[in-house]
Amino acid sequence: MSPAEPLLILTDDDLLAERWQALGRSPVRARRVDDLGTWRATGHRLVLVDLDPRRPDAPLWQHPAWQHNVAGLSILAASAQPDDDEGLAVLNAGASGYCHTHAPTATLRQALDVIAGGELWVGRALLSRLLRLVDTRLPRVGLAHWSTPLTEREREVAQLAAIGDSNLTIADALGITERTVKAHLKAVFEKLQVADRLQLALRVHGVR
Amino acid sequence: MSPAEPLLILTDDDLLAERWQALGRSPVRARRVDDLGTWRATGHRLVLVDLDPRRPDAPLWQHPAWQHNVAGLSILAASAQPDDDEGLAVLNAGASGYCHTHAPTATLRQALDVIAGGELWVGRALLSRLLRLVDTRLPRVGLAHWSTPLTEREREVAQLAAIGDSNLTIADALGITERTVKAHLKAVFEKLQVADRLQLALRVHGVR
DNA sequence: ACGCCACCTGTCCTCGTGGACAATACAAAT
DNA sequence: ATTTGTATTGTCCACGAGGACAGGTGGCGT
Repeated sequence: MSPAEPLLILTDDDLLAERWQALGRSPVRARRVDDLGTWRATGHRLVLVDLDPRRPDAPLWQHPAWQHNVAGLSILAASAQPDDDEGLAVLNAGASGYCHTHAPTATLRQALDVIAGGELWVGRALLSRLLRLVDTRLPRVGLAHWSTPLTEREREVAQLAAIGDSNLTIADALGITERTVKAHLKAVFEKLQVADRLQLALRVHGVR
Repeated sequence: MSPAEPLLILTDDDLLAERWQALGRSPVRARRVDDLGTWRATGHRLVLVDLDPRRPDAPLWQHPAWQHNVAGLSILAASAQPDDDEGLAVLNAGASGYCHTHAPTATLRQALDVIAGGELWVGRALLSRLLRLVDTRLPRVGLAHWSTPLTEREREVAQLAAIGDSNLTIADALGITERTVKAHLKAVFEKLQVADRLQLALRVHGVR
């Protein structure tokens, strides 16, 4: 059940590195942040990184090597003393997940699975706090929603098309024919005054 | 790889119910929110619920049956038209996860695994927004820009492609051949790990 | 000099997209 | 009863996108 992706373990703690060996099929060990670039070049995109180096200078995520390589990587950051603010900082620095250094192996493996799939992983505590924080301040005004002129069915089709689903995928999802999807999309394009599904996606996601 | 927990599927959409059958070992189907109490009594604690009933009255999470049973359950809420605010609302109402109704089976299964383990599951889009909302006070250091791993030329091409320009249009704009545009885009797709220009557009414009 | 890399170009080929003609069934409104 | 709107499906066709091969240039560092 390990992630199919080759895993890069980044820590200068030998004990920790040994613990983490069990998480990947053939995990690779690195000691310094500078190694990120090297291993990315070899196709390693899944990284488990220890945020508590033995000789702490600056936060790891402010290191140039981090910032140069973070875009192409899925990084799960682990801290021995997880702290909400640290978590927010590292996630905002491009990490895909934040967890406890000594979290159960099963949990770590699951987190790696999740971020390998392009999602984000945040522990229950931090996530709860996030939810509470934003709960109080929701803009939520009745602005002209993109879907107002659309029918129910057209909305469904548009929603799926806007996240990149193909016509056939949408058809299967809704239990209709690809031809029907096209018909709905044609109507959507006209009503929203867009030329193709890319423009539709931008409109739906509020770009521009 | 299915969750060990017995899964309760709650939807009045027959097609959807059929699709979701594959998610659990021996999934049980329910149609109305009121059934939550009944099935909880039988030991079902893992629930996948469709937030879009055919006869929409009030939001599902405001139903008495929901509020009476939510405490003992791990609920993954799915919406056909995922909306950040809806997600926040349902999570604050006690759900453990929020996702797209027609998300890939693998994703749904993963989400169920996560919430079965007591964690919370939130999709990348919503989570990103949460992070952005609370980071207004954070230093906002060198953030991970989508263009970091790209070369200068690739950035230009990607930028134009992301707003919907055709390859030929991009070529004319940059004074190069359409073939060259394709070459740059191919490199961009690989580096950013996206399949096509629509996914590229979403990435560039900070969606998901 | 050699290798690496960014940049540029060429030709097939397959496939999804979207437009242009259609048509049918069913509901609610007039 | 007729009209209007929504949802559904059909075929044909032109075009762009993106992959799979291929190549050639110039700069820059060892």
